[in-house]
Amino acid sequence: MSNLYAELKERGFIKQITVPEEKIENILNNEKISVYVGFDPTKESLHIGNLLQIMILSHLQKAGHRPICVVGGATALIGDPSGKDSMREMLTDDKIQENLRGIKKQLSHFINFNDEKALMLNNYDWLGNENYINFIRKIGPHFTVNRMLAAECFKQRMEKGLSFLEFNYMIMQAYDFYVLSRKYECKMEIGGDDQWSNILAGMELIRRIDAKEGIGLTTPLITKSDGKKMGKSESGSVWLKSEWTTSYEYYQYWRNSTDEDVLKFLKLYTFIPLDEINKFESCEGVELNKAKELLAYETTKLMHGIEDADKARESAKNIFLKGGSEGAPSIELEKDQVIGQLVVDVAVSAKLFESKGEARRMIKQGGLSVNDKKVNDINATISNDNIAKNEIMLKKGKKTFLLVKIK
RNA sequence: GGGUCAGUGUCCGAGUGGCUAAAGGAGGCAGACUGUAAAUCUGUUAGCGUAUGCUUACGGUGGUUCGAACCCAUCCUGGCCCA
Repeated sequence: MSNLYAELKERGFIKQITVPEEKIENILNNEKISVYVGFDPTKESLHIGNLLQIMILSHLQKAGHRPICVVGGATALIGDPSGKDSMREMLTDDKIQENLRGIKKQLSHFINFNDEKALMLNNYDWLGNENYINFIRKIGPHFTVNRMLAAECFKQRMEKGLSFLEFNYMIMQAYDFYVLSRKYECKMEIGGDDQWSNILAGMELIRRIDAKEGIGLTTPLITKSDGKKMGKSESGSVWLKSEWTTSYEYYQYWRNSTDEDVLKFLKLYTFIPLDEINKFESCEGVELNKAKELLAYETTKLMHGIEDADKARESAKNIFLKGGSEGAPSIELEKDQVIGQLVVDVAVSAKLFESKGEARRMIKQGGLSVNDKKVNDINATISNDNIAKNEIMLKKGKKTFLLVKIK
């Protein structure tokens, strides 16, 4: 077997580990273990921020290890306070169940759940019916509040206030690891670096109760070179769910990565061999656009499949290079919603803007075009002359295109 | 439970009876420059409207006042101190 650990490390997946490198290297390269990652079912879709964990699991699975995806149905009822500065909304049970299904579907794009090659579990199954007294008697003695409070992840909240409810999150997550260790021989927990304290807590519990050693590994918290969090775009989060973020948008998100990020992202978010990625090392400036296209294409392919990736790439070429309309995001409007109407109104009904004020502002600043002609007048209307083939191309700024099809 | 301080626009944060749709910063968006990049500079950033106009908005609700984000009452949420 090749050196999996070295590969993961070189790709940039590893931030901290709880055991010496040689040891984890040895285990990953020579044993087959079960590895767990927790996902929050707060929404019915995961987003790009979760992708890193998904990718590392996928790498591990390919190397013969068994991923255990735990969706925190129970812990979501509490809310992880790590790194947050306020308590979050609590969810209803039904909503969480619904989210679980969506999440599994998305994970299946990257992880093979057939024949128990990977497991999908809901921690509600073991935490949901746990009796408080039993739980606290079993787990409580193994934690001291002093130590917990010293944990980095609570620091911020020590200033702003941390409810007892949230304080329990760490214990519950630790318990998860413990349960998985017992029931499924799960040996390792992976999480973002903000999960470090929680992972340590789990290991400690396993050691104290079962005298076994768990392993913890954290992935770096990926920020874009501009310091922004991953997965945020102008229109909000970039979701894995295609209804929320279309494959075209998904492609564009990656395509618009900055120069500094491309190689890093190629390593983390695609399976392209390292030596191939490294060929781009010498690229500068415009040349990097090739790498960006590759990144966009590969990531889209992984998530949405080859067909959608092809389409997204074609659309992008067509729109950005040829100024065509084929494949652009589109919306249908009734004829009388368009013809003779103010450009402002049409743009709003097409949902290109949220308000007329915004649309007007954009026109005033010269940021809106109809069929590639800049609109200069706030009072401009759409006439028959504007319409070719029953469609109009609206362009906001340089990168947002919307094709209005007339019914 | 007692004392005390606080809750402002996407976020942080000023304002403490009319000049406040609310300083400043961050973030967002756009324009110029470019490579669907970054940096920089400029503009813009509640809704409706051609409008110096109207509506909604400073935790909730009531009140005082010609007039309240700002004063009073009460409730909710949170910090700190005391128990």
